[in-house]
Amino acid sequence: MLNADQTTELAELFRLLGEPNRLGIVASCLDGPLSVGEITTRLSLSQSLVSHHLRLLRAARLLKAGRRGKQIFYSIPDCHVREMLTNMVEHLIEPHELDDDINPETGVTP
Amino acid sequence: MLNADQTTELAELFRLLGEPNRLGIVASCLDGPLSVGEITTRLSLSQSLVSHHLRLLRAARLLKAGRRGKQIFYSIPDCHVREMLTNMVEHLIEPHELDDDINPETGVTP
DNA sequence: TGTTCCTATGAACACGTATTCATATGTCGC
DNA sequence: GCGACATATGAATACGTGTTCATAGGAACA
Repeated sequence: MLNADQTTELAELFRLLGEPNRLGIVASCLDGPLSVGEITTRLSLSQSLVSHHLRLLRAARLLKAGRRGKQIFYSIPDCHVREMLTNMVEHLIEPHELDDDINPETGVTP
Repeated sequence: MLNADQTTELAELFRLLGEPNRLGIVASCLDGPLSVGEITTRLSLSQSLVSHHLRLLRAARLLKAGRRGKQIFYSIPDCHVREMLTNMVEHLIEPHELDDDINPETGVTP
């Protein structure tokens, strides 16, 4: 199905998106390129924190950076990432199916 | 785009999949229901570790449990999760686009 | 050049969590 | 019932990492 390396690689992507602030940063960039300042104010985070997160997202190619004047704009690098994210968002928004509950005692469906 | 709660909820899913062993467990269940023992041997993990991870995955509805005889089988609960994962896997396997490198000095594309 | 604006970086801390060990719970066959 | 098998659980630990504070780098403009 998926070898160990691929699993680790994919998990690394998930891990980066698994932090709410970081996911928020990436999600906000889905609309279009955003400067660090804009991200900072939109998400009400400290500039330093945003910058640290951007560094990781950049390194993982989940975001790309480009300077325009004094500011630096971050955006989704390619359609792969964009589709991945929009897919996930759609799946989140779609209503969940209702299936058997799990017995909290045994951890097993009766 | 995505409000704070939705972001947190989605991030929680990503976080769970962001651990290689946990992702491996879920991925191995894509083929079909697997008992705890099978997962343990396939991934060469300790039984305790697998069980701990299964607990989290169960709680997050990323996996569902069902007993058959002495053993307990885990499987993908619905098509949402399955599609999500297969999408991600496909995106990972597809060849990556080649775009501008980032200047390691400035962290900016030249 | 000096100043201001915008972003990046490094150190330090606090906190969560993945893993292990030991033990408990539960199920089937005798 | 008792044994063996399969899974779950709890405590303890070691490690990573998200956040903050302070500071540095770089670009535009007087």
